[in-house]
Amino acid sequence: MAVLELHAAPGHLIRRLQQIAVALFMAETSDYDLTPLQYAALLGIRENPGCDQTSLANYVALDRSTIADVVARLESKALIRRKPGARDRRTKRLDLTAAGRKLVMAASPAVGAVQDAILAPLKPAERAVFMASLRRLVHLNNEHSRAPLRLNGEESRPRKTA
Amino acid sequence: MAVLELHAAPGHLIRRLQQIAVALFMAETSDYDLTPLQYAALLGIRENPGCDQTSLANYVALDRSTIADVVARLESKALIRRKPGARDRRTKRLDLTAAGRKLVMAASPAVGAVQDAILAPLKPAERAVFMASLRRLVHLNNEHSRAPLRLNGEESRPRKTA
DNA sequence: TACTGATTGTCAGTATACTGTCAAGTTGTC
DNA sequence: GACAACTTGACAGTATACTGACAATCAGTA
Repeated sequence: MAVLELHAAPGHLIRRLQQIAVALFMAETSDYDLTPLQYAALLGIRENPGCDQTSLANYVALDRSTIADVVARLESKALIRRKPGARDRRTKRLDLTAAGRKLVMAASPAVGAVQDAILAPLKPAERAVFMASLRRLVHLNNEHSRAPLRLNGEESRPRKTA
Repeated sequence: MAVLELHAAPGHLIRRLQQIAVALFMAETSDYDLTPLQYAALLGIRENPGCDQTSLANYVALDRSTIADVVARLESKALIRRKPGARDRRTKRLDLTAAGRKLVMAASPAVGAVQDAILAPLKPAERAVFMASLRRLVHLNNEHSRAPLRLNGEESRPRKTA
């Protein structure tokens, strides 16, 4: 012994649940040709119109490289627009197109159904407890991720203004 | 409204937790040059010496393509050996090398520490409840994954022996 | 034994998700 | 204004994770 039982390990079970959640998403939303991340990015842009890629990365909790890929796909599908920022010419400002806005609304019920489907095996009371623990684990472990959630003005590290 | 709040969505939080779990694993086990999946595959081979790739894929709950990649990396690191099956010449039988066995044992404490670290933000009682729900979600949603867990003799579909 | 159907591992293709590095641009300090 | 420190988006590289297709092989039946 002395070695971990794979099928009881938190890390393994979390990977499996993520795998299942993605499969449910893809099955339920097949009409819209969207991935979970693409939908999340659309939501992020919808909530923060005109934001730059780094802000979006922080909002959906991804690194800049990955968001660049996602954003490129969304742009090639004409769901978002990307234009260079006027104040800061390093940035690209992101906005939904009409098609993007329409797709977010259209896919919304299916995406909602996925969220319910994931938790369906639990009784309602268990669901609430599970979600509370899940939120707690994510929030309190936030900084351990290489792409932690950062909202609005939050700085990654205090700016070296000594 | 009518649209999902991203930061409260089960699917989003599960992705975040998986992201965090991987980051913790990589940080804690950096001495061993292993990924979570590579470690899982080593454990699977350790538990099922001489198994073929499809059995291993079922054991760790991955599709055959992904396991092929993982196994190729493990072989190139000389942690496992792959030899054509005698009875069934389509298969490749998998075994740990001495180095592989040694590495599993050596990394074991660190991997165990990761499992604890993931759940650290919860109180012990909450941990047990969370793990019970997690197991339940994974087991009852198993078939929704494209790579469901299958143990030993379990058939994907009843064999067409009509 | 020939045939049909299923399975095995591989391959190409797509989409995350990370690391590290880089040029271009911005900001704070002197 | 010059300079250093930093940020932004891009790129190359690696590792999951999936789909669908394929040749080789195997198993059951006629």
